[in-house]
Parts: sequence; structure tokens; C-alpha cells
Amino acid sequence: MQSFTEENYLKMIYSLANRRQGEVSTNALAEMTSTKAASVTDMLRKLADKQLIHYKKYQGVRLTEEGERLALQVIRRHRLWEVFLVQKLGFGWDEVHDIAEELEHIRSEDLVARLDTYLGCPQFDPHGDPIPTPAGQMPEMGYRKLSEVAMGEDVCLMAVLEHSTEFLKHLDHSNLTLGCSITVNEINTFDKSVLVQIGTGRTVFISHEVAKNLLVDSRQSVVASH
Amino acid sequence: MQSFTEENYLKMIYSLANRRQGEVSTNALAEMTSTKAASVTDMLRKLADKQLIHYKKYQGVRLTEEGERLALQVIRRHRLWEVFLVQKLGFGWDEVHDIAEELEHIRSEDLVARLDTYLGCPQFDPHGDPIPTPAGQMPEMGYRKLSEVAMGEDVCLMAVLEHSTEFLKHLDHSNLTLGCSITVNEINTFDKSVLVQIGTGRTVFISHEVAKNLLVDSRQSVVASH
DNA sequence: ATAAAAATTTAGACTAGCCTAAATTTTTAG
DNA sequence: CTAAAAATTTAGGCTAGTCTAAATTTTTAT
Repeated sequence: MQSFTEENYLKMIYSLANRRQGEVSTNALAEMTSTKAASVTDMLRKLADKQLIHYKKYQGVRLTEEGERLALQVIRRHRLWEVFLVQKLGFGWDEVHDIAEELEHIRSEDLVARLDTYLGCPQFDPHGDPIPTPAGQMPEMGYRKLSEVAMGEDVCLMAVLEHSTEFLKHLDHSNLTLGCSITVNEINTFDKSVLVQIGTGRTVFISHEVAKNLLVDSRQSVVASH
Repeated sequence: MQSFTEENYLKMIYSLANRRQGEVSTNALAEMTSTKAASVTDMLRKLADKQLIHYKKYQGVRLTEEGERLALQVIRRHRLWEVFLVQKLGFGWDEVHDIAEELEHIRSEDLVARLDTYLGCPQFDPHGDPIPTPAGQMPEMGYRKLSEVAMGEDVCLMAVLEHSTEFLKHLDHSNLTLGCSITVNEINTFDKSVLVQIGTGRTVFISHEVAKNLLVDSRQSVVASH
């Protein structure tokens, strides 16, 4: 049985490992957990003792199979609760992160199974992130970042990489919602900002900073699940 | 801001204060929190420092107004989540206590308000316990224990005092459900057990131990809210 | 009323998770 | 290739919440 804190470390190791590839650094974890590097080292020793991570001093860290299984369970719970908060309780997608951060630590398997059924076994959370399967598989979506799309291409907004309230409110403000179609009309070479048309409607300016956090898919492969 | 643990102490002081009258003893709290008396003393000093309880050494303990307000918030959250678990997720009334025990510590007021609305602002939880109002009032029901009902009386089962799985399963087994009408046919003087008829249906035997944990109301005052 | 029993508090210690400061290892730049 | 910089770990310490054992206060029973 792991603690609240251990679960958070596992979850963060998982997401850092995916973002950058392979090993995760002590400093990156310290930043993500809002603690100091020394505290992270302590926890890594503990997680290594419990066989949840592969850890060699000064060499960075990687989840074991068991560690990954647990991390995916936490992520599954987090994302299911986010769906609940948005679809059933009517929260905005920019309001649910912190609450889900607490709900995710309730470990009853029965609860998670019933919640999943109640929500209709959703495949994606309100930010477009795939929900790990009960068996512990993370579906691989082949999305690209909007910042990597070529001029003239026609894509669909599938997910966002940043979950902060400010970022999501900014998207709302620009009429960018999950599932909307985006046509890249102009790419500015000096700052990599883009000018896009949303659906058949308005044309908006998107900075590179924002475009890097928008995941898109080619138009034809869009499914009904969003 | 209080911790998880502090909230549990406040909640337990509240319920012990109601069960017995007035002051709550260190030992009673130790038993209820599954800790030792020495640990309770430590925590009482802390809660007293925070002005959440009135505490004089060796004299027992009583909630301050602020302490009671916080306790009622925790209890409100607990009971609302129990309603959610039973009505929305389909749990049995005997399965929800432990899960609600975790959910009750999520303090977002927005979450509680939305959950309340979503559930239709229920007045009672699945065990018949009244749900404190958002303003922090605990509705007073004038229920009696079945063990105090006179022979021949016709009453309605409104709530249970014991929430353990075993106890609730036992009631299910005897066809005793909230809202059912009960007619006391026979009271055995030697062990205070009773023979009752449930509705117009079957007649069951109820031990004094069980009858003490069943709260009933006179037939005519039964409302539709159960 | 007072001695024994029960309840409660104090003293001292432990673990989890965090900290700062210092030491060590790895990486990087010249 | 080596010295400086950056990253990481170690050492020692803190708080919350728990414990056991011993001391103290209150209650109870004669």
C-alpha cells in the first residue's frame, strides 16, 4: 500500500518520463513536486526499496513494471474524476485539475469501476487525454503539436498539454474547444506564431507558446468520441 | 486550514458529544479514533490552541462554535457523498461508509455545492441521518429507538445508528429497509427482544441489541423524503 | 474518608516527509 | 583534458501524528 505522497511521485515520474524520453532527473521531479532535490532523493530511495522504480545514484530514475502499473491507476482515477466533474457536476475544464488531484488518491477499485460505468466508460478526459484502461494500458494517440503543422493544413484540436486555469481560459477566449477544426493560414517565421481559422468561423492568432501545447490530428481521422 | 486528522477528531468529538451528553472523554476518543489515549491528549492540546475545542486537563472536551461549524461541514460532505455512492453509483448502504470517510476530506466548497445540487439537495443520507445544511445547522429529528416503543405501536423505520456492514446486511436479511412500517406485536421481558410485523408482510424477531440501533417515528408523521 | 482502580497526562521516542548546508559526482566549457 | 558549473546526495534537523512507560489526577468502592 502506498501513501498519497508516493502516488504523486509515481504519477510525476510517469509523466516526466513520457515528456522527455527515458530517465527522469532529480531536479525535474523537485520542480514538479514543488519540493527540494534533497527531499526527492529521500523519496527515490524509498520507492527503490519498494521496487517501484529503478534507481542508481546520480543516474536518474525509471519506473518498474509495478511502479508504472500504479502510476497508471492514479492517472486513470484522476482522469475519470475529471470527466465526472465536468460532465455531471458542470465544472469548466479549467476548474477541475486541483479537485481531481485529491479524488485520484481514493484507491477503492470498486469505486473506480462503478464510476467508469456510470460515466459510460469514457476514453478521454475533458482535456483530451486518453484514460488508461482498467488493465493498465495507456492508449497511444498519434497526435502532433499544432506548432508542427504545415501551412495550409486542416487539422482537428484533440487535446491540450497544459492544464492550468489561465491557459484553458485563454483557449475559451479564443473559441478553441476540443474537437474544433483548425486551418493553418499563416505561419510567421520570426516568432513561429500562427494565424488559423477555426471551423468556418473566425480567424485567430496563436502564439508559438500556445501552439506547442495544442495537440491536433488530421481531419479525416477524427472520431465521434469527443 | 485543518488537516485530515484534525477533521476526523472534530467529527468524532461531535458525534460522541451527541451520543452521550455534553463533555467527551479522552478514552472515548481514543477508542473511536483507534489510537491511544496519549495520542488523543496531544491532539486535544493542538485543537485547543487553534480554538476549536474547549479543553481543561482531566475535564473532558467540548467543541467551540468554530469547531462545531467545521465538524458539521465534514459530516455534511460525508453524508452527501454517501447519497452519491448509493443513488448514482449503485452501492449498497452497507458498502459506502469507508469510501465516504475519504471523500469527506475534500474541502472545495464549490464541489460540495455542485454535488448537493446534482443530488437534488437531499435531506437524509442512505442511513436516514439528516444532512447538515450549508449554513451549518444539524436538523433535529425527534426519533425514538425501536427498543423504547410500546407494545402494539405502529411506527416507521427512519434511520439506523450503526453503520457497519454486518449490521446493515443483517437488516437487509430481515427485510428491514428505511421507510418500512413496523408494528410491535410482542416484547419479551427477559431479554427485551421484540417480535414485529413489517408492513403487512412478514413477522421478524429483533434482539434488543439491534432494536437499540433502529430509529423510528410514529406512522402519521412520515414524509415522502425517504 | 481514603485506598485502590480507572482515567488522563507527561516524558521520551519513532516514522514520514520535508528542509538547509555541506559534500560529492557528473557535466560542460574552454 | 581539466577546472568550473551544475546536479545530486549526504548529514543533520524539523513537524505531525503516533507509540510505550511512567507519573499524576479523578473516580469509585468500601
